[in-house]
Amino acid sequence: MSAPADSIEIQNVVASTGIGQELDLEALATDLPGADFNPDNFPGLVYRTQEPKAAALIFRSGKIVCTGAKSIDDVHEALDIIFGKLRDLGIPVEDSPEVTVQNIVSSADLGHSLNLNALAIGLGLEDVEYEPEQFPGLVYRMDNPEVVILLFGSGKVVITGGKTVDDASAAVERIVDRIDDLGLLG
Amino acid sequence: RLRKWQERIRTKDAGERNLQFALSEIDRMASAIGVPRSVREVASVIYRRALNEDLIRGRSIEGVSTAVLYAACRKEGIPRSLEEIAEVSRVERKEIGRTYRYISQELGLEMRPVDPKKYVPRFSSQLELSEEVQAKAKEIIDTTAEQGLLSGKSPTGFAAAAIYAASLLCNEKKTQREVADVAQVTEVTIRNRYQEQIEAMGIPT
DNA sequence: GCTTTAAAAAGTAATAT
DNA sequence: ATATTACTTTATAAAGC
Repeated sequence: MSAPADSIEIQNVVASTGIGQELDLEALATDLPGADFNPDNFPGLVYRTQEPKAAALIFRSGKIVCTGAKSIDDVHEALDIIFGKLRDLGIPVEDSPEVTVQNIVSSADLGHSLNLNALAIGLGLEDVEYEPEQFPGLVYRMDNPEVVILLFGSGKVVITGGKTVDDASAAVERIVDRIDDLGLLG
Repeated sequence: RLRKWQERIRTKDAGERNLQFALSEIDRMASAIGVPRSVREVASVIYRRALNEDLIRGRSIEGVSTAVLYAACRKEGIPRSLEEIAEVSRVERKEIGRTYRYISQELGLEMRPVDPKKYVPRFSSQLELSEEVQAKAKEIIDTTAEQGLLSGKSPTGFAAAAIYAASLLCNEKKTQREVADVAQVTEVTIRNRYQEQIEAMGIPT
């Protein structure tokens, strides 16, 4: 039996870290090939890694945000590449700065089509935002785990706001149970 | 003590001016889209609640007025699309939608999704279509919605496709362009929804 | 609030062929 | 008439306006 939880795929991991060191982003922008820095638009310098594919926002304070990675391991790999580049430029970076996962975006397939109109009523209008004129997904804010789930008519879902891989699994199991209890699992 | 009092008066005055301007804006837009007095009354009640709960801070009065009018139309069962509302507002569609969702969530308006059938009479009369076509369009909407075809789809596009299909079935054909214009959707959207609806109704093409 | 970055879902829209 | 591209929504950190 393929449980919906087994269909979960991590799509994006956002994490933050910092090298306890101030940076000269102007200098970094010229010394780091491929770096994008437009201080008029945004205070962070953008640097992309190819393998694993990810994008890092590097700030003057030395704090770094890594986005786009497909797993927590990829976050660490991408950041290690960046730490290496900085060391190559003579910037002191400690061996393994603390990395905090801030958000994990996952997708999954419940395996049944969904009647979103019925679901909006069933899940409770107060916890649901369903405005198909503006967006085709039903937005459901779950309390435990504290995540936001986007439900689509196809039965595909997106889970975001969680900080651990288990949050997504727990959320999928809970939403499937709730929909099933409502008798709305197509 | 005196300062607190003055501040209270200042806040009250600001609130009154805020409310007065908002109500006149709601009135102006309500007239422009031609909705009954009951909608303006519902809108003013929602606006006062938003003001009391301090939801206006950081948002334009115009934006909140428009969003509240949009909500009031829906609550009264005579919905206007965001596109139609945006036409008489100086706030853009995206901002109206955002503000509406915010106000709706914060005030717990518990709005039900818009029923596409609500658009049938107005769109049909603009197209000068008969009662027979309207009844057929509503039938198509009910039948296909029950089969789950409505999930995630825009109510205006769904209604437009049903009206187009019904006009064909009742020999009062309107072109996709004509229907698209009154519903303010594209011909592509009508085409896509129409195909699904016809198939679900079991009507051979 | 906004600015930027990434990714999925599915609908709609604008533009190209 | 169809194909492509782009935008809508969710969350999240970062520094500054």
